[in-house]
Amino acid sequence: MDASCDFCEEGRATVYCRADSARLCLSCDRHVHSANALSLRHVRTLLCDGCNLRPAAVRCPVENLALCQSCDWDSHGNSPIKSQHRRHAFDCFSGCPSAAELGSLWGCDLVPSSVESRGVSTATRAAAPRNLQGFVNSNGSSYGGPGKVATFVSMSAAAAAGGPPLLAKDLGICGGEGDLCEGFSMADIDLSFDNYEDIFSSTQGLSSWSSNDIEAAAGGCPQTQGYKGESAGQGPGPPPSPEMSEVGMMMGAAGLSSSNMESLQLVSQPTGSSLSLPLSGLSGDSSDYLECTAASSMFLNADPPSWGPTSPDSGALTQARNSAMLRYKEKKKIRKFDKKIRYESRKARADIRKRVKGRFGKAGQAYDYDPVGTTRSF
DNA sequence: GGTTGCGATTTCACCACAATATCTA
DNA sequence: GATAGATATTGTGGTGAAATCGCAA
Repeated sequence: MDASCDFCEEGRATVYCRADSARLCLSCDRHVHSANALSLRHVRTLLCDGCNLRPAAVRCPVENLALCQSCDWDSHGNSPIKSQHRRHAFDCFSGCPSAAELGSLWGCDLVPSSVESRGVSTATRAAAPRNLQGFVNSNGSSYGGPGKVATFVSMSAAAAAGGPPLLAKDLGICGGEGDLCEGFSMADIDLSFDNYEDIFSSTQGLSSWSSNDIEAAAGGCPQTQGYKGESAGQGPGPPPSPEMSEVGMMMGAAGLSSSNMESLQLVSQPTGSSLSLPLSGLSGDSSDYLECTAASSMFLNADPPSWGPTSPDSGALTQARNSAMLRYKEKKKIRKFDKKIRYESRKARADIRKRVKGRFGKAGQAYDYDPVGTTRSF
């Protein structure tokens, strides 16, 4: 079921704004987030194709679906075949990016279609990912008036045609060199945003792309990386909290804690390979992050853990685990994701404020927790 | 069946202060 | 009506206490 835009309540919601906790159609997204400098900084991402409620965290190029953590697990975690799908993390965006920038962010470079006149065949265009074909309307003609053609094909198709990507100036949209809108700006196009949203409309269902195409496309886009690569490259910043909480909830649901076990054994279902994570030293220091990140990579990359017995006499333990899994799934269903963050700036400040027993401490006062340095003043 | 005890889980108030909103000149 | 300055209000997250729940005796 498609979600309607929280702003106009008419268009189909496509984008999720974390700052506003709002689902917006692209038209309203642009309208709302071009209002002032602050709203321009709101971080947005695609809406989950599975639940249409939460922001998409990953993209499965095989199924051409954008999924939140929960739906990703539901979809890929329970199927040995689907678990092989290599998913890519979504990059968020802010401001009012051009379609080309969005395409780059989401691993689908956009090229205007007068490339067709430069030699891209209809057949080649048909091979473009379905989520790009929305730029062609139902009767096959493209949107926009003369010079504002908006049929898009994949970058690979353009490359195959030997033609360079078109810029907005080619379409008579922007002034030329130095223009703010490289590629093109949505504001400058006589293009129905409803149509524009069709870019993403066909993310439901299977793509006609082959897995080779997908890998090639993903590899050619520096903004999208596999989970393991991304985790390793994230630097010292905080880990992706949904992933960590997922692991934490799994551990909690299974009755596991750092105090009653020394390691967590993750077993890959299809391959049988396993990863043992030392847990005895978990105490909230930075090493926890590394281990949890590794664990989350295991969960999300391809191989869901098997909770089955590891020894013949562990039947009771298995039963307890299954029970815990059921409880976990029940709780997962009713988890609340509608926490409203109205002001990102305040959240950012709260995130770095020093605390005394969880309370905000006065500047210069002794503190027992510094979110930035994770140090104590005494 | 009603009561009590206890552990596990959930809910909520607290804090400081920058950001934001509102009022006044 | 537009602007500047002063004042009032809001919102943010981790922690711990209190409240609630579930179960057994």
